[in-house]
Amino acid sequence: MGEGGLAAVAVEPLAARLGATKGSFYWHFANRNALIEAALARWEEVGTEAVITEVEAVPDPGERLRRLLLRATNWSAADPRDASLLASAAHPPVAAALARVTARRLGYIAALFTAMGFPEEEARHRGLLAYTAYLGHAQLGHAVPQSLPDGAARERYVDVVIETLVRP
Amino acid sequence: MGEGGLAAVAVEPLAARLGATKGSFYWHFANRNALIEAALARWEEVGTEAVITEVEAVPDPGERLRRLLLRATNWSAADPRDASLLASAAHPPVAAALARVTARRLGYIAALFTAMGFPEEEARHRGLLAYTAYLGHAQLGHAVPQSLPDGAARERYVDVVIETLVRP
DNA sequence: GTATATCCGTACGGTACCGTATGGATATGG
DNA sequence: CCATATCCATACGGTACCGTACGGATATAC
Repeated sequence: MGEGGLAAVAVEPLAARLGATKGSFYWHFANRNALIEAALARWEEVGTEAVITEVEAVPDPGERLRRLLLRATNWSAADPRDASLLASAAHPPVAAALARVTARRLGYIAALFTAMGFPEEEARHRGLLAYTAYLGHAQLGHAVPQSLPDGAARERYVDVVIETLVRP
Repeated sequence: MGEGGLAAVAVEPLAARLGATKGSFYWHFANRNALIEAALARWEEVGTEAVITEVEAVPDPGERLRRLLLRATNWSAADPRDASLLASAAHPPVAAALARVTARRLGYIAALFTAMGFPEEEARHRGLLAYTAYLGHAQLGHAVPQSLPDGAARERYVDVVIETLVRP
């Protein structure tokens, strides 16, 4: 799903890649859609809940936010799945998963900003700005990596972004 | 291309939609790839140069930036093509067009920030933040529209974003 | 040791698409 | 008026995929 988008989640190519056959696949899954839903469920888990759990280990909310933003701007670790799935929102199961994940992530980021003392709407707005910037960053990192700052410039960029977003 | 992504740029469905046949299509285009390249060329023109030309009519650089950001956060006018193409960067012609368009857009936005008095790297960083936020915003507007602020909240959000990005 | 459950492979039909071959229709030029 | 250019439709072969049918193999149960 991360490599070729939703269209690459295809029974025959995947079976061939695993050295198996379609006969085997259709024993484990009812059809292609069942595989997609399983992949979506897994994506919701490891791409959102696991990250939140990891970040929650940090005590200070400001530092938690900084961790998230660092992770977000580190495009080498950026998950191509996010971008792929956003482009596949035409599939109803994908749209449903996206709605859940987006609400969860935006809610969490907004909570971080409120924990840092921002009023509610301001927190939601800053969270949305941060999250949309992450999404765009992930896309550029995947599609046009040379457009993103590299090396020391990248670190300075991260500092600028963080400082811009958390400035009172 | 905007409706179903690159995969929807298919000869037979398009011919059927136009009330024509494949025979007619292959008279006008060498193959599917030629159609895709023509569509990409058109996208580069109307999605970038036309917008820049339009914004350039405004005299003040700060106001030009504001126009761009207003347009960017107005997701009802957001172009689904941008998101679709970013997700189709696996196709080399798409990647090439994306590289050109991204460089052009980022260069233009950075020039706006420098015209507003920011030093060069700062201008590029703020431009990148603005552009990634636009890309993410366009994606959310297309895939999870209910996650974006609406009505009066949207206008307040736009103000927050602009104010955040142009603050010295 | 045989019956049943589990797991997997081969073979088939069906669909959607790409690209080519070929001829028909309409216009254009001499 | 006929020859050529232009435009389009039908028909075909080829590929990649989905899903089903069915039989073979291996394990487990009794």
